[in-house]
Amino acid sequence: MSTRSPRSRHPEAPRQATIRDVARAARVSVATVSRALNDSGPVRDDTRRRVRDAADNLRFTPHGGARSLITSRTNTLGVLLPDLYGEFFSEIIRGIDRSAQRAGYQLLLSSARNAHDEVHGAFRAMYGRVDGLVLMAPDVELAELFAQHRDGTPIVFINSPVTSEDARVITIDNHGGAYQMVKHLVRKGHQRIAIIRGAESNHDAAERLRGYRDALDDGGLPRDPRLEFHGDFTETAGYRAGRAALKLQPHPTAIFAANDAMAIGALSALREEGVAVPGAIAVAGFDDIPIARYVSPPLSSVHVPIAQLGERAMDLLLGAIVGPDHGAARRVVLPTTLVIRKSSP
Amino acid sequence: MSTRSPRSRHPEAPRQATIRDVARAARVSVATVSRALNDSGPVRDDTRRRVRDAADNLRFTPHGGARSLITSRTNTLGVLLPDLYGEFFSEIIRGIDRSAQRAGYQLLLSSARNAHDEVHGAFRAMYGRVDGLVLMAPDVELAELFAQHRDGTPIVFINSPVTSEDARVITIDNHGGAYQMVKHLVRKGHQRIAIIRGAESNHDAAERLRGYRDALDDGGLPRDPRLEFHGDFTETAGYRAGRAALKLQPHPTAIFAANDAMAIGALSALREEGVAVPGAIAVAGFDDIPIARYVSPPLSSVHVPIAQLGERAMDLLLGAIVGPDHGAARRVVLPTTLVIRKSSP
DNA sequence: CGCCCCGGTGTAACCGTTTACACCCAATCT
DNA sequence: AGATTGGGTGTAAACGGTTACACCGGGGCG
Repeated sequence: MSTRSPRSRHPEAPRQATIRDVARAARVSVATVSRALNDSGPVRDDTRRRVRDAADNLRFTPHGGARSLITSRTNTLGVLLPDLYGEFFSEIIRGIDRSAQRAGYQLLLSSARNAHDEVHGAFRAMYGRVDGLVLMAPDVELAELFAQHRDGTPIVFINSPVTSEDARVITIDNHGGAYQMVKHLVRKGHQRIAIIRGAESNHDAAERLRGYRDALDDGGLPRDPRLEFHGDFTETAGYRAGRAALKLQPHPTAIFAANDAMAIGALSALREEGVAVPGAIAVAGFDDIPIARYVSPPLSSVHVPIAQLGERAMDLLLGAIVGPDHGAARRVVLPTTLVIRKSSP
Repeated sequence: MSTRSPRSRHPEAPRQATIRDVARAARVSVATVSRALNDSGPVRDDTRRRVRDAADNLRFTPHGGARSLITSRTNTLGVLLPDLYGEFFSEIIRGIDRSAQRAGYQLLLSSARNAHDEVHGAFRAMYGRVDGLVLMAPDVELAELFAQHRDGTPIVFINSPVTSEDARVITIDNHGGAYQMVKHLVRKGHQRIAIIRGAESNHDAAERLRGYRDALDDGGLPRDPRLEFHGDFTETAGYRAGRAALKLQPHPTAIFAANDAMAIGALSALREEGVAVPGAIAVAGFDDIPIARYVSPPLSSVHVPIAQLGERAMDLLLGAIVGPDHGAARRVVLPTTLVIRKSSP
């Protein structure tokens, strides 16, 4: 019925040229073409020229999939993030890309909410297309799952609570940052300092809470469960917590939000109620996103080198890929710095 | 010297299981394994179970590269952007990802400044790893280059000046947005309206300039070359232009910046010189980035549905991939909306 | 009873590259 | 002169999947 050839429909179907087409055009074997184009073996100068010309004429582009099948190198790195939303993401990608680009790697990007299945699925889809993986999973269970997945592709965890000794993991100093900020508030004389927490299962959130509590302890202030408001890192949650804080009888004189988005939400709530910031209540956040300096009053925050986080993660990964990284550090903790602005002088 | 087998070094190297391993373990042929795992042919129920079990035990994950080599489908889409920096990028990726995720595609991300070679290189590296490509190249020459690259993988251009009839291209209404904003300023009684332009070679910038000029013409105002300041979309450029504008003898009463970053730069310059905004000079921007509402005074801007831009681009691309999209629109222009805030009431 | 049909399975070709190995031939060494 | 080198090239075997095709056996049909 129909001929075997794929060209049968149109007389001149513009099929992409393969290495065989180039070989035929240059009157050499495919092996020579490969050698000529990759400089991977001896080729006579005029042969090389003939091959190069033929390749150009035919607009030959080697098929990445085929190449990586045989070489088992893809020149691609996987990036798996919980979300692709907002400043944090954009900054971390920037860092990752900077480092990857320098090393000549491409990025295969995937977002998966912290659901087991989604992450697992994304991971399967990446297998065989990447040489390594940067995984950000602040949720507890996931990390454990991957820690034991040690067959093959190297993984670097960002901000994940992986306990396994030989896992490569990079984090920021959540505890230290929160501790410093709350300590600062204590020193300024605040007696009742509230916190707006992040999600329960989130590792970063847990560490920041711990920093808050330790700072209170060290400052000789009592812990008060009523001052620990729940949140989930969204502006809305911050807004709600802000209103709730105002309902407390002797209301807190300072609010430390576990991230900037919530701090900004809290600011809106306070403004709505006509509460002076920092006059009546001081407010501070965490992350130091770019908007922080623009809100009014400008928001004190804990600065996190987000882009650097991505960059260092990538460096760690690249190190693991090029060779066994025996000597190299497997755990990196990036320091945070305090940025005091008008919201909590 | 060394045995042929890759297992020779360690007695039990944890090599990733292949389909052949699964076949052996389940005592069937590779064909049956493939059929069982992909539901791509008749398989007896108990056979299917045996195969599934074996696959789970061996932690079998199909090799993406190998699969795509034969099926010539990768389930991956390429995204090539000039930059991975800031709000704009983060929003557009979000839109792209939303659409891609819905359709079950992954994203291969690359950034290439608008240099010929870089873009070309990135493109080559993507060939054979993607089913289609979203390309953002506001620089003129590049777009032409790719318009003629019609062999194979479908491409969607974002904000690119591609003239070719049958190219798929999606843009925002740069001209209309600028026109509306300047018209608004005219209606408010401004007689001397300055513009801070974007880079010469940038298509968006050119269109916005055209909108500005047309609005002046239609408003019966003269064009004045001295009111057209150069810029390159950076905050610094806006700052410089702001200072320059103040030096003009009868200084402009309104400044329209071709993007928000430059508008914010101009605001700093005016604040430094103690010029009241909008009292003495009104300021407006373009893009409506999230920060715009937070600066003081809050910045009027032309709102661009950035995430939607990415999403629609992806939809266009997906449409082209699943089948020949004869009926579908090849050119989409997304409307912009005016957002008037305190900086230019 | 011979035929066809069809569910279930295996064999082998194929996708587009890289590369180990064999081969040829001229130049150099002994 | 014969052996040895080594540069330049071709042949074919991988890589790990998918799938066309052949095959086999049993049930339904004329």
